[in-house]
Amino acid sequence: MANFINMSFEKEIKDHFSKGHEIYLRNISVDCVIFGFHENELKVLLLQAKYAGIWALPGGFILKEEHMDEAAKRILKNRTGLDDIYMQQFHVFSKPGRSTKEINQQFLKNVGVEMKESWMFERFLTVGYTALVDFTKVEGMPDVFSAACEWFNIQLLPEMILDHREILHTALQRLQTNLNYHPIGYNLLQDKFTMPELQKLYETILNRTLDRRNFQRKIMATKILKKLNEIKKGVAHKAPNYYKFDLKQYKKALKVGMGFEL
Amino acid sequence: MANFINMSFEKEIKDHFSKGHEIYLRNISVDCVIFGFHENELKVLLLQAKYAGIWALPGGFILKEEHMDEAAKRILKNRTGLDDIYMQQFHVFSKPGRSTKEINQQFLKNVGVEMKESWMFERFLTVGYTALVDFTKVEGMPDVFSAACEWFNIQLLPEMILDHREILHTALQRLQTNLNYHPIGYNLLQDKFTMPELQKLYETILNRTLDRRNFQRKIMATKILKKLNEIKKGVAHKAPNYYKFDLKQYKKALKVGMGFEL
DNA sequence: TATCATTGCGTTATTGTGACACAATGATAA
DNA sequence: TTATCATTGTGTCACAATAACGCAATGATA
Repeated sequence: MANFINMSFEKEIKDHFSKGHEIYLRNISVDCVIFGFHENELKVLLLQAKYAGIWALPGGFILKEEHMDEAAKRILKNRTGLDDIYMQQFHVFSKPGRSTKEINQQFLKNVGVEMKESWMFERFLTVGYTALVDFTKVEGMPDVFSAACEWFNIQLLPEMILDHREILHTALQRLQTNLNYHPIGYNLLQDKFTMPELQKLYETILNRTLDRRNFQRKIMATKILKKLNEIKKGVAHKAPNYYKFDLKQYKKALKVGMGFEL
Repeated sequence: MANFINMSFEKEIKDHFSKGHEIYLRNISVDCVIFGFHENELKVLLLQAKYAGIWALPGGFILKEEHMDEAAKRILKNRTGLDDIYMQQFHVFSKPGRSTKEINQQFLKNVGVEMKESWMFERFLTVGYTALVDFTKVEGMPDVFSAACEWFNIQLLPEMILDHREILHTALQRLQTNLNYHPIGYNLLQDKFTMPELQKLYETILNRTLDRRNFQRKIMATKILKKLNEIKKGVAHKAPNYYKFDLKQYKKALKVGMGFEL
């Protein structure tokens, strides 16, 4: 059964469990809720645990001299290849029962490694981070513990490890609440987009319909959009205009808020 | 110099530094921003570090099988004697530079204890919690590292340890933001209070004046107040009415929001 | 008994929001 | 070529929410 690839994988796992505490902080991890938007559906990026088959949020640990935000960005980069994405911590999950001990021991057993003590068997708090990314630019890459890395429709989630379902739920709630006060879409949509596309994004996240005309009026009032001199082609009926974000105004609105409710 | 009291103190410190990691999670602490309101001033409870004289937020660590919220409540209880106070985590502070190593080593030196290695010398992330308490019910008690426990006017803060000034500032900002969406005052004010008192609380936190008449109308519209059949006595000019919170409506408003802006 | 700062309630002008009307558009079908 | 039609962009209007302000009532103090 053993070959070079498996040997290197085994060594990597062994090192992580026996020496990880030399480079990472103990008892604390980071989990990322990475949202994408595609074909009018809100998606989230999940990893499938090796052997177990169950799904999990992309996560990791904080290096001993690393800012936690940097750790979250490193995890995002490793799973998606994306750089320079705005990430935000939103909650610390700390239920005493959320230990990974049994799961990690079972994982080691499947790998074929024996270990009695490991920093990985201890209790972990985890800090939840959110990111909003361009679905089309993501090349999903599983980590060493995972067999697959895939997008899931937010309405059709698979069984998830530990409290990851709760973490995801909290992230979604936070996203919905923020939507009224802060702009969204810059990382989620393509560079240029139509008004109906932007509206659909809002409707999908809020899970309700919005009045088309009032939506346009309110969004335009914030000045975060620039209307381009370009019209979408090859569509039935009246062709919609293209828009793009005015990055300066967008970032300003991120800070001071939008000044209206949808 | 040594006496029974100092010996016991020395032993306590020694145990904490040499064996604390057996009962607490590593690399993670909790700091509490405890707000009070007295004589029209917003106050915060601080501890004065022994020997150094510099001030710090009341903080502590998380027991190995304790929910982080419980840890925060335990710290609050120990410093103030108060029970059953609603506390809220608001941010994790994780700058790599915010280590306490030198400070802790200096502290040990002052105590007269030699120690080369300790979990207390490692890097700590800290989770910020806020609490709003009744100033008059607090009996401030310093912890084992501290010489004093006192209230400070939020405008007249002393020099503070590490990034505690930043933590406090973030907590205050969060408090101000929340004020527009959630009720406040239940733990901050006495059981019964006048409308000007409540308004002054809001004005102090927001750091701006509010129209007296509009404030009353908006607050009453939320139904979180019950007007009592009682008038304040012994005051010059027209005597104000007493009010108290309708706890059921208050808690409802905490969840679903107030539905207006001040 | 008059004074006066303060309280409680009310009024008005302005702005913001939701609901809807209607013409313009341009691919598709007749 | 022309009519059709779902969709888009702009505008209107009634109503609700809000800010700004007026004024009488109150009750301790002078």
